[in-house]
Amino acid sequence: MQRTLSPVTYSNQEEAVAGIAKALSHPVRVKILKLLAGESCCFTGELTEVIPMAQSTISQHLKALLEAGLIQGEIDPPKVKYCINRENWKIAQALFEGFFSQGHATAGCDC
Amino acid sequence: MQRTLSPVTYSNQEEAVAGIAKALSHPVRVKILKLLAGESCCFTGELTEVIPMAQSTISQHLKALLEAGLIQGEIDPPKVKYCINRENWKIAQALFEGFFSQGHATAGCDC
DNA sequence: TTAGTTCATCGTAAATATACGATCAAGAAA
DNA sequence: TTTCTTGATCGTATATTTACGATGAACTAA
Repeated sequence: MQRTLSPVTYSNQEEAVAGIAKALSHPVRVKILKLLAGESCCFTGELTEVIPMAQSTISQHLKALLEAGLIQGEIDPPKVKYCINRENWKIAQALFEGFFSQGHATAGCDC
Repeated sequence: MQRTLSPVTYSNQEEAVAGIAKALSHPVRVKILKLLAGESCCFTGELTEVIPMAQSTISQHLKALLEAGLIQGEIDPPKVKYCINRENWKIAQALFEGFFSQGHATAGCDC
């Protein structure tokens, strides 16, 4: 994985899409987001009961979603409430909307 | 990474979103898709000239995009033309549209 | 204070992903 | 035929991801 060639540069859009996509690239994280987005908004460690995975593993996935900005947590001792970060969610939505709407290009394609 | 707990099950939507997201989770693949989606539709190995990466590496990324169904290739000896797979692109677009439109849930959230 | 609950973090093992050069296969051109 | 071009695949080194159990930190309840 050592890069010997000149480094590739990416646009902000490319980095942003890839970043959000990476957060969504594991089914359990998609599932968590679905749970949080659903009626059971502001879930907490009940995730551990719904998803048969070690608590530490779920915490790790939550961290990934946090760092991607897709969720936010609020400490409510001794628990922690997680929920969708609506603002960033909208941004991500618009980002992907823009990205996918690119793909309906024009003529020129004879594949 | 050994799973000792009972296996987690995922819905088709969860798997599908994660699968497409994984394909989009590397900026160079996003870049490639943008190039293919753009005016330079049906690009080929000119990718190697635009993106300073080893030819084998680019081929590897193309393979990932192929397997995700986002692009398709047509052999045009001695070259290969790649372009967006419009049908699957639409499907992916709808998939993410549906996924992201979930996140604007109702009340109940006091985060 | 002591014990219990909740969740993050640490340490670690195994699996995947990423990048490269080298090689191989298919076909075009000589 | 031989040679060249194009692009896939192989082999490999390193980095990252994923999963777990164990431990630690913060706070509540006895």
